[in-house]
Amino acid sequence: MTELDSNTEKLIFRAARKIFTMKGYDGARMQEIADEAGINKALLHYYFRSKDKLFEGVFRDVFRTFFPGIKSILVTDRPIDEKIKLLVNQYLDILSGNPDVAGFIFHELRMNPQRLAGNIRDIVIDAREIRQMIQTEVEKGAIRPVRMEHLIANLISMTVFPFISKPVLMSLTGMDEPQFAQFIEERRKIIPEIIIQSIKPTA
Amino acid sequence: MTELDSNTEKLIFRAARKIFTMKGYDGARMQEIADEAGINKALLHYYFRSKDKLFEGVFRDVFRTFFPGIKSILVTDRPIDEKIKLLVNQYLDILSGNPDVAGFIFHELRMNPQRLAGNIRDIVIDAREIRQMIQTEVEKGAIRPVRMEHLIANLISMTVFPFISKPVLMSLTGMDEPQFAQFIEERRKIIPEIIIQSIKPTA
DNA sequence: GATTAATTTAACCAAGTGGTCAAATATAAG
DNA sequence: CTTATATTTGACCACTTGGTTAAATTAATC
Repeated sequence: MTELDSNTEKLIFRAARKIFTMKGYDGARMQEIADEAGINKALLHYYFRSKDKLFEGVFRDVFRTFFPGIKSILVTDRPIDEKIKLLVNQYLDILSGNPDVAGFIFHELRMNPQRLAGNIRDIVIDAREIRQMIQTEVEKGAIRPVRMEHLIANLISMTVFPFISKPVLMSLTGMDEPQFAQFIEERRKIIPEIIIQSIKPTA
Repeated sequence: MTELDSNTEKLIFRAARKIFTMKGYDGARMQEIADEAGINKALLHYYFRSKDKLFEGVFRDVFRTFFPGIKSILVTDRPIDEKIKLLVNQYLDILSGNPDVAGFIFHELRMNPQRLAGNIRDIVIDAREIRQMIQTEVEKGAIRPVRMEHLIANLISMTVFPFISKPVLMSLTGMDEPQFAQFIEERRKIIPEIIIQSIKPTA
């Protein structure tokens, strides 16, 4: 009753996810979702009681898509360089396949920051764990002392933001769609290089 | 008739800017803008004909706020390190004073990418100019050969994205509001360091 | 001060919105 | 096959939305 459910329900949900991520909560219309799913509008309310309920489910789903198993990567005992590469590549994979989710997530979170509270539990990596990991690496002499906040901010920024600013970036640089894809591929190398360089022990 | 205009017009415009940047086009209500301005709803339509027209004006205004005199910085003959520092600091100033504009701009641009065409003229830095500048610096041996796209992406990402992801970042790291402000202040040093390091000639 | 024009308002409207409901159809159980 | 149950639909509703209009008020002009 919660996992697979009826075919129709999945159909509706997928349509809702598409419309909501494209247009946002305020811009999405129940009628449009129904049309996209090829069913009657009343059926939306039969399966999901209200626009809010439907959106809540979609947001949860997209949120999980966007924050993948970060913990499982960070928690391994691979060298930190490798962790960074894995993280960047995993994010670029997700975002390449779902170019709208980043803009969607951050917009809806800005409209409604308290939504974070209900969803953060699922994926949150305890900040203390990361601080601990950095501390250990510093003591090993593997990296220089850095504030976790900046390390995270830099890594996520360089990885995610190009998707959010895609139209501006393309227009500004004159890239077309395939060139943008190529550009993202290049970033798989570039971002880890820069991040790793930025935390290398001072020579 | 276009610059100063009546007091009421400015009052309305400021209210509209506030509501639109907070809630986005779809989430904003003409009634709410009228309330914010302390005037009748019909008066909105007296000064600005429609929601679209009003929004267009606001968007233009915010857009100019967001893309400041990039060109005037890049075009000087100061050393590139200094240009980068100036650019980062200018952006952080703007964003600290207008924390909502980044999220607003990129959301509306994603909803309506063709809006870019009408506004880019005002501020666009010709990509060729930047490429030329990089080329010159490379020939001087001041920097290593880098793709302009990545340099721009990295710089803008690290500067702007923290504001867009502010709620997530705060929740994830446990920062409060003053700590976030402090965090941004630190980035004035950190971002230029990383960017400059990333373009330094290979030793 | 009278008259004309600009500004502001209350009341109103048509279209669109999320949501409901009773009837119709398909599916499952006996 | 019949009955009960789950699914799907068309018609409908109350409310909100952007927008209009005619009247009222204020400001400008003579």
